[in-house]
Amino acid sequence: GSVSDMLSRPKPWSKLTQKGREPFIRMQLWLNGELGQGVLPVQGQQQGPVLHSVTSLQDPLQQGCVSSESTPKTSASCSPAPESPMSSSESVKSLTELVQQPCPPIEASKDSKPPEPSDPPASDSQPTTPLPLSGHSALSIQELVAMSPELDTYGITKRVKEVLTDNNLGQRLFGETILGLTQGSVSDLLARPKPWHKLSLKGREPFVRMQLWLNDPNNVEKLMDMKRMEKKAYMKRRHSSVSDSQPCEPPSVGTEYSQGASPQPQHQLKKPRVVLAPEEKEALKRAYQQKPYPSPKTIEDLATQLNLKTSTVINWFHNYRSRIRRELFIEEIQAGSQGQAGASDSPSARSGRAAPSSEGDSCDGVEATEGPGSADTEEPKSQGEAEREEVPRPAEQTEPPPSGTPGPDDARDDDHEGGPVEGPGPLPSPASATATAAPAAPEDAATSAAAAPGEGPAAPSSAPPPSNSSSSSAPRRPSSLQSLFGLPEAAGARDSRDNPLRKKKAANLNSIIHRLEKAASREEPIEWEF
DNA sequence: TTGCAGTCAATATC
DNA sequence: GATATTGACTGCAA
Repeated sequence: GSVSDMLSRPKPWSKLTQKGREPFIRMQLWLNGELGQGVLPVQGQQQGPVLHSVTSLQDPLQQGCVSSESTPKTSASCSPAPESPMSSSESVKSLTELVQQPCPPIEASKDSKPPEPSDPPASDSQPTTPLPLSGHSALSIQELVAMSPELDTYGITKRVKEVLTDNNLGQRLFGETILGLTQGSVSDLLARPKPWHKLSLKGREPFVRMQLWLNDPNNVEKLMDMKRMEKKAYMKRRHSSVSDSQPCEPPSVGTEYSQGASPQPQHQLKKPRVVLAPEEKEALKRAYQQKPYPSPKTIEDLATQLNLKTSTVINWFHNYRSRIRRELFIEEIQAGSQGQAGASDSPSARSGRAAPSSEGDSCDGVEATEGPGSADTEEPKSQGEAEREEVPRPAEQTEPPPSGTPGPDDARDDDHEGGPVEGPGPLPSPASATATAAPAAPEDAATSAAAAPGEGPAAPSSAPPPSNSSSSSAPRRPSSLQSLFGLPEAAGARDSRDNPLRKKKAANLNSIIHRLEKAASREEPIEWEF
């Protein structure tokens, strides 16, 4: 009834009490999904008030929001460790209290969460909101995430790492207890945090939890307690298991925790993990350089040649693209923090900005880093693309519209790219392409690439980012391109990364490459405006 | 259907 | 034993 009333007869904001505003804020958040800046802004001038109103709702959160919204930059401030309490953190702080319980979750977790060896409710399975927040509500955490100001993900992870190492706390414990994630995920998050605005709501959750945890004065103690309890539980199980052939099966049952134990039984059902051989990876990387988005046929060919399942090849490409993208994020962040240190405290912010460009390139970014990166910018453009201003510039002219950014499409190989098959490097192709508009592109470069593996070292140079990137610069044409665009040679590349100019160049280069490839494959005459 | 984000979980490394 | 890497999976969006 209330909803109906509200929907049909909403009162103007100014007429609403704080409490009365709450539902609207919630609706707005719900509508925005990302809410963040979107929402509040809507209210425009009232922004302030609005937030406040919210604040009133749940002080904790609100505060956070307020600060955030009102002071977006705060996020920056929040930057990690640095100084004192971060504004954002502050905001969150309040929340923290709110969530604090959650933290205690540690304790709570016992009952409800996995942390406990003992067992956890099957509910855990729910990926969604793991432990902590159970109490107050998942809502809280989600709201928090939604309303959270931009957080400095890089800084947060940095601090978390420090705290964990300083106190000799493991990632597993921290992840399962505080974040509701597995060790591997935690490791990944801590090592390669994505910039805040590149994260989805869900992806932000762990960072908000980390921030809350950092703000909790008793965070370490709680975790320590948890650690002790775990140890005890482990000992108990151990003892009992000794006497009992079937150790923890029963007890551990529900919890993933039981991992150790339970696995056995299910093992048989599991298929063995595929481990790609170095040569296979090399081949895939080469193929990737040629075509970050291989066509089904190419994938098929690759799979056949490498004797892998097509799904494995597909997964490999997906994973590689996404991981390379992340690599770029961090590099950007790091570069930013160093080079442009002054810029802003919040790396994330910076990165965010920069990211686009980099990220954009779904292509081997890494490479990009080193080499001209084929990548940047073009990228699949998926979401953030739009924002990338950087890219455009130079390219822009060249590239009609971002639309031109057919991003992925271009990159895709549907057709063969004109890339010189034999030419190892991806870049090469472009180069050659330029030279010859219509390079003979036999069949799928990728395919050829795959075959290449064998070729030893030589080929590698072309290889992307991964390892030999540095070496690559040597023999390859890429170098020519690099010089062409003023890109530093491999070695120096890293440093240069900080330079925004470099990003632009890379972006431009990417777009050019794309177009070249496209042109090569289609033979479409194009007027190149470099 | 395809690509991506976020994760898990098996392995590899340290 | 802890942490890092990485193939695979799930869910979502375009």
